[in-house]
Order: sequence, then structure tokens, then C-alpha cells
Amino acid sequence: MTRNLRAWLGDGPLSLDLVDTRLLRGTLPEDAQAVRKVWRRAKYCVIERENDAWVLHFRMTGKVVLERPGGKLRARLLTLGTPVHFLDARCLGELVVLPRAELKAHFQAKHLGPEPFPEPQSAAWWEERLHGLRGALKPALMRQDRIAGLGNIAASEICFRAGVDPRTLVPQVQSWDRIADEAWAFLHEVIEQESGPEIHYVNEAGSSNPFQVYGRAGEDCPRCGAPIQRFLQSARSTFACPRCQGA
DNA sequence: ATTCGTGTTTCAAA
DNA sequence: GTTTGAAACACGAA
Repeated sequence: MTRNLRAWLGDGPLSLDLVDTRLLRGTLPEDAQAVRKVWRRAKYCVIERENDAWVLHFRMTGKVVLERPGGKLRARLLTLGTPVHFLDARCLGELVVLPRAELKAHFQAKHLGPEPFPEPQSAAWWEERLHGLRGALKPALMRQDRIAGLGNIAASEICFRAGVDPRTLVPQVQSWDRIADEAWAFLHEVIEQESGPEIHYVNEAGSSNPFQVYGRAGEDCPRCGAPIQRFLQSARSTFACPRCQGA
């Protein structure tokens, strides 16, 4: 979505047409300031204009699209060209407007860990990032203050691809090398997969499930055919293969 | 007809 | 310091 926004917004004047006021945190931005830069940090997308910055988060169901919205429209991003629609069925997403000068402090306050992508990281790096945690691996992978940007789906998929039981306690994890490789591979693949004009979420009507285990409880494991299990970890659904992952 | 569950984060409390 | 649970929200499915 950050790539799309960068292309769609260009570097001309940008204005906000706020449809649902709950989306906005902070005061209404000035009209028509030029876009300087569009970038991503963890799951936040940042649009820097001349004097301010818009920090977007899509939470569970938010997305930006170009085409006429089929979903709940919460805001429009207006450029000289085609408007960009911020859709969000549940409206848990947010658009934070703040002076550009406050951007650094804004992110520092979030205590986000380093990025696992696009630069690949080593086995030692993954182990070090989760060092000191005593709980299960999968919730640990989702700790944004340790490693930024992995969510519930990524955590399940990475554990599966690495052949590790998501309930393995972090101190007991052996295959950091597999985790390092498969985490990068998953992120790379899913970003390529989702590239295009619109993100399609798994639960939306008519969308297919591109994942190997997520959302596939009861289906056959793509590697060994055993039925995929679903269980809860920290109140989030985990999907795993009982045979491939010893789960 | 209620309850559940949901690509997330934050805050309080155990 | 680490881990868990609830809340913000809307809505289809169980």
C-alpha cells in the first residue's frame, strides 16, 4: 500500500477529504501542500508534505484503493489526479496528522524494533532480537518492540515454513536459521503476491486464501497432508501442522 | 437471537 | 520485566 500511495500521490499538492471524523487524530491538515516523501515503518505508512506528516495505520480492515470503493469510505486523499480512497470496514484504522518536526519523536515514543525487511537478517539477529523473552515463539514474533512489522498471519506462516511449533518457548528455539530464511521469504512472497491496485484481505467476500496454514483449520497440510490445527495463543488464532511442526 | 471471531495496538493489571 | 486481557469498531457466521 505504501508503494501504491507513492505512485498514486506523486509529488504534487495533496489535500484531505475526511468522510469519517473518527479516522483523524490531530487537527485537520491544511489543503494542498506538496508531497515530499512516502515511506513505511513497521505497519505505519507515512506521507510527508511540506510542513506536516500524515501517519496512516490500517489496523485489521483498512486499505487504500484507487478504484470506486465497494467498502466503507472513511477519507479521500485528493491530488491533481485520481483521488485515493481510504476504506475501512471496522474503522479501527487511523490517520494521524502532526508537524513534520514531531515525526521523529512520534515514532520514538512507539518503541518499535528494527525491520526484518527488505534487508534480510541473520539467524543471530533473530535470536538476539527475541533474547530474554521466555514465552512462546509465535507471540514473541509479533512483539513490535522487538521486531517491527510482523502480525498474526506472518507469525503463523513463518513458524510453519520454518517447521517450528509456534508454542516452543523462545529459549528452547533451535532453528533460528530456518526462521531467518523463511521470514524473509514469506515477506518477499506475500508482498509480491499482494502487489497490484488493491489489497485483498482473507476474510473479505470472494477473496481467496493465499496462505499455507493461516485460516486453514481442518484442511490438509500442503507438505504432509495432516489436518491443520487451530488454537489460541495470547487470544490470537494460531494455525499449525501437527506433524511438520510437531504441534 | 446472542455470541464469536476478526491481516492491530495500547493500556492496565496479573 | 514479562505476559495476559480488554477495549476501540462493525458485521458475517455460528
